[in-house]
Amino acid sequence: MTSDATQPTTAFCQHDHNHCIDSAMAQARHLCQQRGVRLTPIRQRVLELVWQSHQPLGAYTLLGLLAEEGFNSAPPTIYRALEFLQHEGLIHKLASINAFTGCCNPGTPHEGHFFLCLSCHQALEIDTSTLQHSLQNSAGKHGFSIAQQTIEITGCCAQCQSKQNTENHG
Amino acid sequence: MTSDATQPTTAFCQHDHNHCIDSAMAQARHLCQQRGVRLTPIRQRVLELVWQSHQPLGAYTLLGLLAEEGFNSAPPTIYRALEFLQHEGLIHKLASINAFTGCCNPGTPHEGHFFLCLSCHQALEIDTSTLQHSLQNSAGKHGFSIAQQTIEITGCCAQCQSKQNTENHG
DNA sequence: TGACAAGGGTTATAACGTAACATAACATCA
DNA sequence: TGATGTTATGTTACGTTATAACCCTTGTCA
Ligand SMILES: [Zn+2]
Ligand SMILES: [Zn+2]
Ligand SMILES: [Zn+2]
Ligand SMILES: [Zn+2]
Repeated sequence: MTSDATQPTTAFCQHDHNHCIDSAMAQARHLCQQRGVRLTPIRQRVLELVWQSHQPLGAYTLLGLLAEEGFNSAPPTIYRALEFLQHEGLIHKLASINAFTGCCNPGTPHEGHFFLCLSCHQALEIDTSTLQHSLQNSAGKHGFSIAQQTIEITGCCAQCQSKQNTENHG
Repeated sequence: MTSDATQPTTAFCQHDHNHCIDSAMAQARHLCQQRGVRLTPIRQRVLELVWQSHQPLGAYTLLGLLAEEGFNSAPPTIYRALEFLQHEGLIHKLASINAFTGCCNPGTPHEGHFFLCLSCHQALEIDTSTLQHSLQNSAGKHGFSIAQQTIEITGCCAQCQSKQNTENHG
């Protein structure tokens, strides 16, 4: 048997992405039911589309995908769905690239902080708990009260680096 | 005499902002001359307009101000100037609010990291050197090679907090 | 003085996002 | 059931942010 349990389920790693999708959709259904909010067909489909890979997608890209499937394709449709999903903590917006990506841990409310690979365009949601201390420290020095954090680090992921090395030296 | 030397010259503090402007323009002229690039009238005026306060301004706001002064007012005018100023490290773009602000230390190339006050809309460029260790640590764990960092922390500055307290309790 | 590059003018369009109002679907209760 | 209020969606129009493409002027220099 394959040891699925040991596979990472994140960006920048080979993994069973269907597991990401299934897990995300199951959590979404569960959370929405628990909160008494409606994961309508449009909202559910948008969430699935966002989760189609770990590459964040723009609102109009998503809108185009919706349109292909016969859904309404006016801008408010997608922005309303995205607003709902963001509000429920099921997706994050990446301000630096105007795109949206699924949240890996929607159960606990939090802001998304990311590594973004410029080569494969995937986003990895990272844990910034060790940053938070120095950030709060800096805020304290200035008497600044933190509300929201946009932390988006671009660069090149390990996979893409090794690919590039292979190309150059092989 | 007043002790100007002890005054902070940053956002979120009362200070002689003319000093900010004069210093920024002097540095800009110096750096451009040193590098053999041209701080043309449009570019210079855009930089002055960006520096008119510590509140970041949008491209079209700046374009409107240019237009009022008889400059050309088509979008490429402002985007070209902003691109030049960014490239020379004289301004930073704030991705989370699509706005531009002057760089406080253009001599040493760096990325801008900011506290943004939601109340007075000023931006304070902060030192994130203490963050960098944990960020590089996190990147190292994932084999991620960092290229560029978008770090924009919104909240409420000390001045605005004390104003709000005065309003509520006074 | 002709090649060339940099800067800027002009027009058009792409990309991203929202306001405002009408209608449909759903829930609730007399 | 039917009235009523709420939530979700449809629809049109517009606002905001950013870039592509083309051309002309100006300065530089062999
Ligand atoms: Zn996955
Ligand atoms: Zn990659
Ligand atoms: Zn100042
Ligand atoms: Zn403030």
